[in-house]
Amino acid sequence: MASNGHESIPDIVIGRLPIYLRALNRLAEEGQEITSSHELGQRLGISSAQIRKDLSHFGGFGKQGTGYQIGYLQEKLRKVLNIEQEWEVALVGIGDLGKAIAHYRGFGDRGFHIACLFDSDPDKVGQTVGDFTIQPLSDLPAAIESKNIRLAMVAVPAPYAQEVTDLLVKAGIKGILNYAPINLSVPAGVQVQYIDPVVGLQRMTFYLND
Amino acid sequence: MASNGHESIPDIVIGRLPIYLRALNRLAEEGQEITSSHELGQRLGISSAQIRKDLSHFGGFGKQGTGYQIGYLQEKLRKVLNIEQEWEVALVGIGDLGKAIAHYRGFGDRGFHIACLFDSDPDKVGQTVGDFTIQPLSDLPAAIESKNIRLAMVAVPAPYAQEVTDLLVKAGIKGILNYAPINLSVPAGVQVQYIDPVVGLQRMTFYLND
DNA sequence: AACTGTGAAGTTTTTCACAGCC
DNA sequence: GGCTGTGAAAAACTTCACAGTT
Repeated sequence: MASNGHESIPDIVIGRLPIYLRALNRLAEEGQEITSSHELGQRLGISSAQIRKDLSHFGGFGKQGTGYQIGYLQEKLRKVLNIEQEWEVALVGIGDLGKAIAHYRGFGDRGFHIACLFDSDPDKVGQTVGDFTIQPLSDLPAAIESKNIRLAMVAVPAPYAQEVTDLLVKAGIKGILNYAPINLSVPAGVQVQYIDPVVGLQRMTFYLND
Repeated sequence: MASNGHESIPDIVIGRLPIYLRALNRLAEEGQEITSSHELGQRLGISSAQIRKDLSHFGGFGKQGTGYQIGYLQEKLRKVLNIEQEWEVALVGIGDLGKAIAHYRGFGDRGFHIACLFDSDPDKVGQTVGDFTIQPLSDLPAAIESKNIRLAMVAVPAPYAQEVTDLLVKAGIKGILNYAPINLSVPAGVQVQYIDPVVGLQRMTFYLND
């Protein structure tokens, strides 16, 4: 995907690490302290060999004969994924979806903090959602630069998503989580991830006969 | 993935079809009538050969020398994905997220219709959201059976997601779109797709140095 | 001239299977 | 006995490159 010293590690492996971490969080909550590639694989529907191979890219995190210390592995994966310190995230588009995102408590636990909110609607600007006040898009460049924010979520209607993206990129954003059902074009060095529930649904209906 | 007469088509191909369809919708909106694997690939960051190969699994949709008729290809992809007729979907969990999902207009255009809402909170039961009244979980089995619903979205807090899933599966649901940040276990023949924004963010931070 | 559809080649990803360790 | 880490083998996936069509 991007090129910054991680050349040799397949992106597909990186994509699985957050899944492993999520499962480990769960196991830890259940009070378990040790797990194995087999147990993890069983829970995730992934082969144990694949889990061992994936983890082996980053060093030996387990103990032969024993398995993996959950707390230790969580810590190591957080380090690999670069979420040891919390990341600040900008959110653009404070409609129903944006509000739900702003209220969602699941980000904080897992390395992310929504740091500022933007909307183009003058009626919304100045309103507060959670701890923050909605700012106009004209404040975006300055706010992102002054807080040194590198990640953003886009929750505007599809027709505006590309222009918002261009604005974010110009402001220095390096990663965009896009909720609009549209493919974004970004320059090299900027990453995009997509959240489109309909894609998930359509993928399932293929297998439903009738 | 599942086994029902589609044995030979790789799941990874199925996963790309909704992306192609989304891009075609966009092109159609822009008023374009014909496209090529090259143009589509350029927009999506996918090689033209891959697009042609993917589509070739289902027959020849294009014309040599010309490209693909957009309307025709949309129609064919909708047929392949089994979204020619609209699917009814149940939504469980009507918190902030569930409400945002219920209000989201992007489902209808693309083959899905939210047909009933459920929540376990007695204070929410009876409230209306959009066109529907929130029903208690005890109504779920009967409602799903009588309306012959096969798909559901789960938007409850993580600790309840597995039990809700079990209830849905028992009621005959065959595909679940899970918004809770937890891996669900389901019997063979039931599919699950995950929506977890944090996974997308964590995947990006890996590549951000610092 | 431009583009599709497709075998064949090339590359990546997954699984196997086992040595080494607890 | 049970488990990891890992080369080697197998499988899956992507790209190449071109014959065939408009």
